[in-house]
Amino acid sequence: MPELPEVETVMRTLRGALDGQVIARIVLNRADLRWPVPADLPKLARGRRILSFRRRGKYILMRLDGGTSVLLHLGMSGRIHVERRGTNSARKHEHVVIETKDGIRAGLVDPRRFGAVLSMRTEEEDAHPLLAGLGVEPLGPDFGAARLAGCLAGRRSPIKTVLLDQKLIAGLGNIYVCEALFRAGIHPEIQAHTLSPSGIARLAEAIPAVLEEAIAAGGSTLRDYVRPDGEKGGFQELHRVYGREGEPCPDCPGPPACGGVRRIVQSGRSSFFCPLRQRSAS
DNA sequence: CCCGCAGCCTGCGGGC
DNA sequence: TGCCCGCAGGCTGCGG
Repeated sequence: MPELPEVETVMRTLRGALDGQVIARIVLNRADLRWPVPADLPKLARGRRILSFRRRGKYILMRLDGGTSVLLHLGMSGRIHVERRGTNSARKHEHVVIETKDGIRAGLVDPRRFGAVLSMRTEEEDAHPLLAGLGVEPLGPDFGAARLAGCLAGRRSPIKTVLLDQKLIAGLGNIYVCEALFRAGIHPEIQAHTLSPSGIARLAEAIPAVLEEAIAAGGSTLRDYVRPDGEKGGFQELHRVYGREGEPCPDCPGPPACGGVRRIVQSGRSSFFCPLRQRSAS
């Protein structure tokens, strides 16, 4: 479910609500997520102050005093609810809850249990197996046409699947890849290594642009995702192709010259595109 | 190394 | 109304 903009929205909310607070306790209702939640996490975290939050790709890292970091991943169906203790009702699939001494409560709800909660030494964050292999941050200073060109060089797979590879670019998922390719006018099935320099340049602009717009809108809400304050994101209204099979392409005037947005399946996942606007790598 | 696919889970919406 | 099927925003591990 959550891609970079949704994870960024969640991270910012956690930061605003929890930064600087002291953990009263962590409740482990269910430990069998994507990987087992460390059994000693409640003990490690109890009484610790939360020092900072950051995002890396689709992962959230929470640093505690005493040198422990907690890694959160929302998988496909994960949400985090932040609220004052006592105002919450019982929730199904709430596997992990963090409570602070100031009475804030953050609960991880994840029906499909593809998400993760792990702990590590803070100084070993970047060496953690889940983070060590991640590619460039698409909103970071290192990302640009040159870097993107390096990611695509020699790749014979479709551009769509290459952009989903977290080892190359960290944080893109199905929605934002579709939206970025639309904005750049690039067909999702084109082999990555055949993109022209101008196509790469347009894509290198479209990727951060669509991510920034989505973050500004609070992310996309389709089925599972809600912001930690319970509000829906707003970016789904601004999707131009994702989930819009058959609808008129927003860039093709009049009775749709393109025949409407098309859906195809690539590597088992839906791709949405406008066959007229996204014709080549030009 | 590169690539595609099955599998991990649960829930929801559509078609019959 | 109820059942079955396909589908879902991620990621790993396997095979070719």
